[in-house]
Amino acid sequence: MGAGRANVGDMAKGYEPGPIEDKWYAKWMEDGIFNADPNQNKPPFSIVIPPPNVTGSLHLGHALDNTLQDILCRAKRMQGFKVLWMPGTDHAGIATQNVVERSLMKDGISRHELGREAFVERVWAWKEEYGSRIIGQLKKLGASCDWDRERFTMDEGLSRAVRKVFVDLYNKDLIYRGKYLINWCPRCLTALSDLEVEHKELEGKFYSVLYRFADGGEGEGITVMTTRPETILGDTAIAVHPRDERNRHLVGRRVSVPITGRVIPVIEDNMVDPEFGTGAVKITPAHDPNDFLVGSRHGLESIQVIDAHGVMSDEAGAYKGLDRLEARDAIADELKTLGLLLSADGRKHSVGHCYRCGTIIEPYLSEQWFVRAKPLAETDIAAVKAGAIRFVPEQWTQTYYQWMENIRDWCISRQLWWGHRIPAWYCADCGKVIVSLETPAACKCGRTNLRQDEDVLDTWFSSALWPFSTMGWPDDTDALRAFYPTSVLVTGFDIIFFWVARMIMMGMEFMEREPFRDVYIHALVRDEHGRKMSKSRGNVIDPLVIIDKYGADALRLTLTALTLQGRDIFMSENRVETYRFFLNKLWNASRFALMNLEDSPGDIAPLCGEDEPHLRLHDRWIAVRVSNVTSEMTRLLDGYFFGEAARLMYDFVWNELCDWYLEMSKPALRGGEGPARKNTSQKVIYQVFRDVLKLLHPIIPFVTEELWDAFAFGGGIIGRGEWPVAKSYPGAETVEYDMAFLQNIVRAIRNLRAEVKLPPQKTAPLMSLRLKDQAKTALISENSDMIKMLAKVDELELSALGAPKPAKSIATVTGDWELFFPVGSLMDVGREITRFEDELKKLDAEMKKVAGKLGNENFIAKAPPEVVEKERAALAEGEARKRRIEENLEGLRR
RNA sequence: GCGGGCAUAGCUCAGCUGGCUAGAGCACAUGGGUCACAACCAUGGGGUCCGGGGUUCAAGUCCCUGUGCCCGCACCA
Repeated sequence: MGAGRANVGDMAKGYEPGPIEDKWYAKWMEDGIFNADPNQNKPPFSIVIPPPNVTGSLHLGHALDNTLQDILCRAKRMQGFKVLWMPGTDHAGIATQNVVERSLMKDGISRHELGREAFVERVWAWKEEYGSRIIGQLKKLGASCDWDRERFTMDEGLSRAVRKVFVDLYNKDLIYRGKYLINWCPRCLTALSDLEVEHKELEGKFYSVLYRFADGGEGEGITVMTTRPETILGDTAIAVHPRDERNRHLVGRRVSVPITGRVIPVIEDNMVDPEFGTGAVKITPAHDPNDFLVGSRHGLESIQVIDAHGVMSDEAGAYKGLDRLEARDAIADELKTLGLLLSADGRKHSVGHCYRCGTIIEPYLSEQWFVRAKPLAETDIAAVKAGAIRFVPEQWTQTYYQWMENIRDWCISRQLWWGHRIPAWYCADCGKVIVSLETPAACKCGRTNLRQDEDVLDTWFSSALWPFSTMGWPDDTDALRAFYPTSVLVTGFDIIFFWVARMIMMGMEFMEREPFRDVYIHALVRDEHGRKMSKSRGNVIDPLVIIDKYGADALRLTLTALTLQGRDIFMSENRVETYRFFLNKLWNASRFALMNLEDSPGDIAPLCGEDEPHLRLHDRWIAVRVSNVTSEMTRLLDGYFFGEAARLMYDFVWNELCDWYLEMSKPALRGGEGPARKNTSQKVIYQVFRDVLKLLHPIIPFVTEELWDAFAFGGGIIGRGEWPVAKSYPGAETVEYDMAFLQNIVRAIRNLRAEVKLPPQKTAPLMSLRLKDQAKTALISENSDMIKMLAKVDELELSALGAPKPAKSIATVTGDWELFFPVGSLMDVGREITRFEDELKKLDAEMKKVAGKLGNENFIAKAPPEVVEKERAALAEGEARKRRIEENLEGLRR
């Protein structure tokens, strides 16, 4: 490794990633190149990883997310930044608790049998054993995190940060506790925040139910509509809108609740939509969020008829013990027999489900802790408006504002055992609540009968602190000083609210600075048909399988190339193959280069210099191109244009470096142009590969490291190398223009060859090229050996435009040159005549367009002069071309 | 209801602040065992840029409108 030039023979089998990737990752770790040093005298660049769940296994979303972060970090390291990529994992409250519970269930043990302490111990044991699996998988992907700094949301330091934040917010009255109707998962037996509820459209029934008057007054009763008849048992009022002409007269009357017979009042409340249904609504404060508000406004009683398990409670009378959904049908049946069920029509409505286990959530009345979000959100909106934080792509800013502006209080308590326990204690004697950093010894009332709150905090509470808690906050650390605020956060849009918004919230509150300057939101990885990947669909592509089969570089390159701002990624194994071919191409091109480099040939500087006598057009050209690609690549990475960056390199390496430059270098490398040319050519190739490998390294680190080593470029690891510098070569534009001219001639010859179906290995005896421009004649004649080789021609005859053309020949004509291929009896002349006639027709149409444009006064007056000039030239050129085609036709007809 | 996105070749998509003959990859067709590479090379066919209006000298690009698809949030008695 690193000692000298590789044995080229070993490379002949093509690129095989497996052993190479493992070897280099180990070397990188050994050399500590990922380690961040806050005290280095360099500009900082930092990223915190979106901490994967400890229960997690690497999926394509992670692979994408971390590939992009890795690209940025590796590029920035080479660009001279001190880089911190902070890694770690999230304890993932519900998810982890569920996983461990399930594994206990296999042995027939429930967590309640174990008890809280023993259960939490089990979870820690599970975490120690399996929790680092995803870290190993990130390493396989090539992630260049500073692993020495790996953190866990429940490790000691982070737990301290969590406590401090909770206590401070409580003291500022930004955290409060209260009895509210919250989202409850009857399976997980915990409260959920609004975000943790997933709404799905379900087919339900819309029941019309008659509530008979119970006050002896006129009429039969009031009809109300409901999708949840089981909640009828908990009704404590009927409400109508105060200005509803249709129902106003009902206010103040009394009706009896079906089945229970409870007599309830008719009240008025603005919440009712008078247009909807009958305009009368049954009010169940204990089981519906809107009804809860109505209930508290009117001081209505709350009757809980459904318990925490989703089972009908004591209050449900005969229905006690029935599951809520079973009770729904049973109660509908009873209403029917009572003659109170007027109708039951099908109706689609959206129903909330637990985002973890999919159980239908239940609005449930209980005592919970909340973060008062509104006052915090104001600062956070201002931070984005002021430009301190920038979303990329920009459209996500809207999404962020919309949520922040309509934010509701965040329910942060969870009835789980795995997580950060809420630092609140209750005095059994005086009932006082004590919120404190340390476990209090006694209550203010002097007694010591204290009990800590049983609940833990929402997982997202601790992840909200991640950008500063991982760097040692609340202590004042070198890392915080050097690396906070972080440079960019890279994540998917699905956690903008869960995580991004809340990090901003906590960062602004506790660091008084934004946690990151840019938020790069990438797309979702879908299957090749654009469907979400899911286990149940069976369309999940496992990145680890892909890595095994094609290598991490192939996966990284594929994901990167498919990453376009604002577009989802449609992924298939087939696409990975395409990009794997590129790695092989790069491998073979390098192999070719190495075969032709004896020793380190040294540098030519500048590479495009005028004073280097042995540089030819294509040498200068590739130097110019490398330079332009360098500045383009730098710009694209800085702007998070990952897909464009990957494709820029792909196209450059394949279509320019391999297809043209290396081909054109062959005569020199084989010694046909003498020792000086050979040496010059070697030097150019050496330098070109050195820069190209560096530019590719952030995207495909493994193969470039291996090739770097094979070339023996020196300076150790490629990642330690400096990012190439774009140079401005004098005359660069001319070089590119000349090269394009030359390429066009070669392509034209190849086309003519194909036209007469000349087999590729056969050389064409003669091509006649007429050039308009003297300078071009010199250019072509200097490079005619090159052209002859690339296009397989024996003789290339040069003359000025207008020279007599050869008989029985086919031609390609442009304004600058005409190319003739005397074909004699090689081809079907009649067919060729038709081709020219077609071309003439096309040309006519085009010229009409241009002529029309030039005939337009407005165009002449208002368009920029260079555009008008261009059009004039095009017209002149077209006319010349037309004449030549006509002549050509004549020539063939003769 | 509020907000956002997308519509370009058979498929997946580029086309940036309007200005070259609208491009690429895959697929397809033809030819090729040429000494880096068949995981390759060369060449070719294929487009009413979703419909309709407008702005402009000029629209795939900007504006309006219609249609179709997708996503998020809220509501859903």
